[in-house]
Amino acid sequence: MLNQIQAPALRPQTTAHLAQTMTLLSLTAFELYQKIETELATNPALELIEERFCPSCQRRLASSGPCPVCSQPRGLLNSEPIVFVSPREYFSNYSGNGLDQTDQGEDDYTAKEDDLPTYVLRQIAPELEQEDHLLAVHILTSLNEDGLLEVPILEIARFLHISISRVEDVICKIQRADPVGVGSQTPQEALLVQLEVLSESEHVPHLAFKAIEQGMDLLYRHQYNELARLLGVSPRKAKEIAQFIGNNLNPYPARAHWGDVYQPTPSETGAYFHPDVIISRLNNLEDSPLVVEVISPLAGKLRINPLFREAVHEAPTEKTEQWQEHLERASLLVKCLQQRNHTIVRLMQRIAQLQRNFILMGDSRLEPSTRASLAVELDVHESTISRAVSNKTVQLPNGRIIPMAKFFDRSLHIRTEVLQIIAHETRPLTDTEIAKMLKVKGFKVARRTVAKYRSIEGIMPAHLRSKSNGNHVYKHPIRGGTPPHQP
DNA sequence: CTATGGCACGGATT
DNA sequence: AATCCGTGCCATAG
Repeated sequence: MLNQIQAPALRPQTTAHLAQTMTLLSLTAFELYQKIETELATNPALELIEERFCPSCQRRLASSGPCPVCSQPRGLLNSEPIVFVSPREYFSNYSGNGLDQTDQGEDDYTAKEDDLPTYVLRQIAPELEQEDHLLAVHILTSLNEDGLLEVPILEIARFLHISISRVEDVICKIQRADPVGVGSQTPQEALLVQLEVLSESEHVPHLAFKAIEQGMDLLYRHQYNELARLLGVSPRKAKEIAQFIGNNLNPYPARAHWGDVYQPTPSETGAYFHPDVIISRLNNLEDSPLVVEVISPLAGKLRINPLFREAVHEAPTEKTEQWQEHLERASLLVKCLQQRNHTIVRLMQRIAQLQRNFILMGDSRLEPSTRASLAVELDVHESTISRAVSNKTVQLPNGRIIPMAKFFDRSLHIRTEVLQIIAHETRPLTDTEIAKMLKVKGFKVARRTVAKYRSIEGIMPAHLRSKSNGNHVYKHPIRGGTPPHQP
């Protein structure tokens, strides 16, 4: 009942196709972007063609015909989600999330024509000695896409035959320029710089420094209890500090989504601040359908260059084989790309149906479901679902970006229920009592498990909670990632 | 004695 | 096959 809109799943034809599809499926939109970029650069058979905008809503249109959003076409009869794939210019410039909401002007660096190096250089040029300009340029162009400096300072100094301290001086100036923290060598350093700069203008929790210096890994993993121990404060306080850091600092200075609570895992360098899928509402009506968009990182449509296809026939004999290969490679990529998007669309479409309440009304409404169950519904292998879900993020209609894996969090709704209960309690309830209350509400959970949930949410045990303040729990509009649940 | 956290085991999930 | 998660049992703190 869910596929009337979409064509049936395309099946991979060859093993190469299969392998390629699987790799692409597990890639983030951003990783995909990188892959396609290199592919475009090396394979003349591939071509990127321009696309047009919808004049009224500014969406990019994937094909000719009316805009699927504005001029509501078929498929809206029964409030089923409709689906279309729309490429957006996500990664083509540093301002990143070029989306409707959030970007309130100032912190998205306005001059989009400028790349990051130019932008920063412009700011610091006045305070630089003439002879340091070259050095600054060298540093700025060595930054990775997150705005971090991966090249050791020593190496730069050697390369330019200058002293380390001079390099450090310039880096220090760079770090204080607009995206504050750029040019740091690690996310940690970036955070420290940001915190320091921030502390000049407003009050910051003094323990934040220590938390960053010594508890980075704990921060990343949301292990507030451990963090609390390290800092010698209550888990609640620790969580507050972590929240402060998450809300005000950005470990990857060049990324757009400033102040998203969601912390990326440190190992990944992918763009966690960009969603891979966007779910939005068609309009503000109560029963408005959910629209699922798979982010295609390119601002156009990828296809095989027809001229190249023609040219192959007339290729010089020594080249024909190579050209032929290019052609095949290109068409494989395009096919697999379609396949990838198709799979994700089908997956998200189903999720959108299933989790409509969750998407619109928040954590407590999450329907527990597993990747495995979706796999049978969609008639694909479970590993396919796993690949499609892993490392990916979804932007909800309210603008929040959550990891896709959150849709499969088995205990989220119960945890939020626990939060609720504790928020409304008149006296500190013991775990056993909470467990009972949950049972009444239909959640059968062992007492021990309630304790676990508490610890995950960073809530103190009953005897350490005082009834007066209901502030143990503040409602996160949507909690950031589902952190690894560890005590 | 009660409420909790730690450890560890088994079943489910990935 | 590797991991994650809920739970039971036990030690400990209050």
